[in-house]
Amino acid sequence: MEIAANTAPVITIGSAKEFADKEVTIRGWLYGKRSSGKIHFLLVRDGTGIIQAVVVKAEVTPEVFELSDKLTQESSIIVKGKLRLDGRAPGGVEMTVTDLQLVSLAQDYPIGRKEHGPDFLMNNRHLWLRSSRQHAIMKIRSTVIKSVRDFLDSNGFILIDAPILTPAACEGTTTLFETDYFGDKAYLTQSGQLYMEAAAMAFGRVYCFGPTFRAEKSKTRRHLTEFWMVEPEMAYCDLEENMAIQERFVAYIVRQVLEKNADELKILERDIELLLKVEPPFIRLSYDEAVDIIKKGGVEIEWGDDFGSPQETYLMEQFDKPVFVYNFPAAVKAFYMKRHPERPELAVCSDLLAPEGYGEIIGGGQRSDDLEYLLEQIEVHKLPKDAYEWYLDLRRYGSVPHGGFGLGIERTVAWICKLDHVRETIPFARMLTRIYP
RNA sequence: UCCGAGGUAGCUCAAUGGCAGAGCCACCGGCUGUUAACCGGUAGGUUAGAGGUUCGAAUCCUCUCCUCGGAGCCA
Repeated sequence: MEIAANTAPVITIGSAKEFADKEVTIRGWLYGKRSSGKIHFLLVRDGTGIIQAVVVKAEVTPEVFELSDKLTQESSIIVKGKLRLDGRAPGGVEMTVTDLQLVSLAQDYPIGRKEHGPDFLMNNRHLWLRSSRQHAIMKIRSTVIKSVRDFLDSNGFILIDAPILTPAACEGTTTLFETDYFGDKAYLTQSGQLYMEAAAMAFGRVYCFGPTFRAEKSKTRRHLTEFWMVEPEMAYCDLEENMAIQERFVAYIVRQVLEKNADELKILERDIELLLKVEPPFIRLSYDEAVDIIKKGGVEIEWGDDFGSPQETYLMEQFDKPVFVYNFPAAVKAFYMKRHPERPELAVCSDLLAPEGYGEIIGGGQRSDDLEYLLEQIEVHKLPKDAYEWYLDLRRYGSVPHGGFGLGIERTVAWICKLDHVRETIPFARMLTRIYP
């Protein structure tokens, strides 16, 4: 590199304030440019932030000034200059350029600094990720994932990865992506839960974290065909304890984002008032109570129905913090759910609904620990018993009450960031009509 | 799969049966403090595709394709 680092240390823009009044080198890309004739204002980004670098004609060589005039958006550059604290600069610090080196001149950059439609931006997702709004979202996603791991790791959970290629449906309800497995059929996982039950019997408290695949033809702002889910599972655990862990878990995640990503929430113009209310205890409603509330609100529902979108939306409008709805009718839940001992028409389970219209972010509950009941359910649901023998073994060899839950990362991030679509919460979204880039 | 909205310049949009336009981007010129800078100029079009109605179609009709939103299903 022509600009020698030893004459001015290479720094990141994120740490620029610490180098006020010092000459430094910044390696990055041109985010934007303005000119006023004999002064050029270069907005330089390096992944850690954006800084304005000022090129004054009278203070640099003619070559440097001409080069700065010709720079195109997203050209990669190395700038050297003196940092100054300046109230006029958005980040509070600004650079007066002394030297400038072009690394690569960008061709016409497709993403301008004006409005674009979602289709265009998603087609250019690989470039869209460079924008500051997407940076904010990805940083928050990163915090959410770290918080998930930190919380579980420090609460006695062991990370046990579940397989992604699976021989059969976990739940038998949703559509799976099929793939060829040396002449046999295999499917991309739609949940690691059954494997986590095996792991919980081995380790007590476990979780898996990874991508999940659903081949459903859902076309809504809440659906992806590939999304990330964390699935904790706990041996010797009842629904009360399960929900208690969930609310501490979600509260911890939100608190971490509020602490670590204040700048990012500001970029997203997120009103944090409602996030500050995400502290235990959350609201707890039985399915019976929830149906009463929905009925009183004049929204159509019959006892026994699963919640559709209008029902869920109405229910959440009544509260400004997350809500557990527990003990749903067993008929609308998966075959492995434990039945309520006094009311066998109910499953011992819960969903956690996020406020502000974001809906279900967690689904969970007690798994049946009774061998006879599971054999019966496998028959009723017409599932291939052979494929579940290993799962049934868990009830043959030291069965215990156990439960767990699954939290969807993208829906959680969408809620915390208050985005109107989950497609912005994952770097490269896979959706019904999109697998590029 | 069903319901609704839409497809016009690279991007965001206007033109509703009568000359296809604007802003941004690009390019050229001007400007020593700009904040999505501003000012002047240049370039840019098979109006998604096919067919039809009409003197005349971006505009009306039919079909196809694509996108967006919603439903169902779910995290």
